[in-house]
Amino acid sequence: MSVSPEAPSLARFLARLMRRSALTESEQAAILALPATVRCVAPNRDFVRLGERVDQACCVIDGLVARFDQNAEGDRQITALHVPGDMPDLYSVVQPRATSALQALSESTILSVPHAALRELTGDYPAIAEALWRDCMVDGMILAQWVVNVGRRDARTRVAHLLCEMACRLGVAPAEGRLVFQLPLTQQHLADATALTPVHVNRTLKALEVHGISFRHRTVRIGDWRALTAIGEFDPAYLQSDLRREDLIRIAR
Amino acid sequence: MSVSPEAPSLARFLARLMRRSALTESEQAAILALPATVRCVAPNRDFVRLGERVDQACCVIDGLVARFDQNAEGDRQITALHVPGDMPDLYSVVQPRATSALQALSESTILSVPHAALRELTGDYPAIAEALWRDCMVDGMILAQWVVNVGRRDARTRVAHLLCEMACRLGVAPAEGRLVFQLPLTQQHLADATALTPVHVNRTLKALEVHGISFRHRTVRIGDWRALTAIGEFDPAYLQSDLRREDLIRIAR
DNA sequence: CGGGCCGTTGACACAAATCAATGTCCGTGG
DNA sequence: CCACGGACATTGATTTGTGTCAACGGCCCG
Repeated sequence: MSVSPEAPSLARFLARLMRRSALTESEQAAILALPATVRCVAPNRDFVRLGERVDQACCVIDGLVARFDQNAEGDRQITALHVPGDMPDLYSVVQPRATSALQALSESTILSVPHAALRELTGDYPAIAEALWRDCMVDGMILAQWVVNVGRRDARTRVAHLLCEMACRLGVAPAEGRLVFQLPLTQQHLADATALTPVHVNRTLKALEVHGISFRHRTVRIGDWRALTAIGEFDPAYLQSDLRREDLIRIAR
Repeated sequence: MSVSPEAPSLARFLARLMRRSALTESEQAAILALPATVRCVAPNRDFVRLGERVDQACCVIDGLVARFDQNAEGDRQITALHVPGDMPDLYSVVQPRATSALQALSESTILSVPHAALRELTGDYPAIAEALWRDCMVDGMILAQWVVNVGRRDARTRVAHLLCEMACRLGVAPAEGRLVFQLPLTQQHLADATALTPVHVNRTLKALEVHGISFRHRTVRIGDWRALTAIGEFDPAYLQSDLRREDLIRIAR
């Protein structure tokens, strides 16, 4: 029931792009001018279904969106979480057949942008094509870390790492000290994301409380950010959120 | 010590692109004309190191290349395996800072292509930029399945799934029946890829032998392909290897 | 007031990790 | 030609982290 502070627009998506790509004024304007329709999506219902052919990409304005996969027994696995400003299925512009389902975890607002408009842009502006491609690759790097998290870390480290990642991606991570922020997901969702059972997530959260970390009523409270990053073995480099000047490249032409 | 049947060239990479993207004659020619230098890489030594800034992308010609990540304790996790025709670090064209190390698993031949040349191409030919972007997204879909594999499947299913995936990506998977193929990796590598211990991989392979599946001396022998896909819960859809005509898109211009 | 979702807790089961030893193959150098 | 070392594979005994099952509690909302 949170109120979006700004009118729904692609401004936050553009801001996300600009952190990693150098775009000219006219390129920025072209992105902001993209046609888009606002939509509210209810939690826990696929708004993009597996195998479906989509003809528009969505941008999260408010709330939290997850990409769901599952094994043959139907055990769910979240393969990506998307915060406001992300485009969870940007990849569909070049690969319109959905290979994962998309679901909001809390009541969310999304903006739908037709592929046709995006494709027109990428044809006209190579630098925009590159920026979108790069944006997809950042999601890819996050996904690779997700494999490490699920494959090579124990429950406590795994949950701590996820909390760190979400704090950073939501832009609320401090340099050190205290932190309180909203994370609109349930312990069940946390289990789906970390490949644990809800029961064990519960016990793990209990174990983290000793270290001044709590998660209740969708609110994360961290007494000491440094302590959390230590427990979670967290190094934000893979998020590519502060690229050095020399890494800010753009293609010729 | 395998002998590459063809002279090192980007032909196999182009073939891979063409399975999923429609490229004109001139676009195809432009890709084949890319400058490239051949290199032999020794197994088990990083040829791209973590955090390094790279200025060329590589293409696997012969052998097997893996992307390695690790947790804080140094436990290794393979986040991607790359077969001949793949470009393991194509993403570096838009994101030149390596976030994972690259290593050959057996003596391998790779082709290095300067970013500058690739970027010139993507600037000149939007359809090539799109094809490369799409290619990266296929790797992304494989990676998402990797999360499901590691997170939500037991050891036997996990190993079987990986064998299925590799058979398909190597292009040797039959519709049914017997299959024998080379897979130049060790049980240790298999463990790094499936997030198991080498000891448990060994026991798991033993358990699979009952089902007519063996892996010895880098040779996989499968008595009944259907049986393996059943054990591995394998559905090749995510590999995007046979896109329907209507999904073969290319951007305007 | 009742039902459902979410969170919590305990007892127990089990898959996989760990530890440790041994075996096999192969290339190398004496 | 044989001894040696190293990489890889195999096996058994034991431990442990996480899953499973089941019950209960709190809270919101209709």
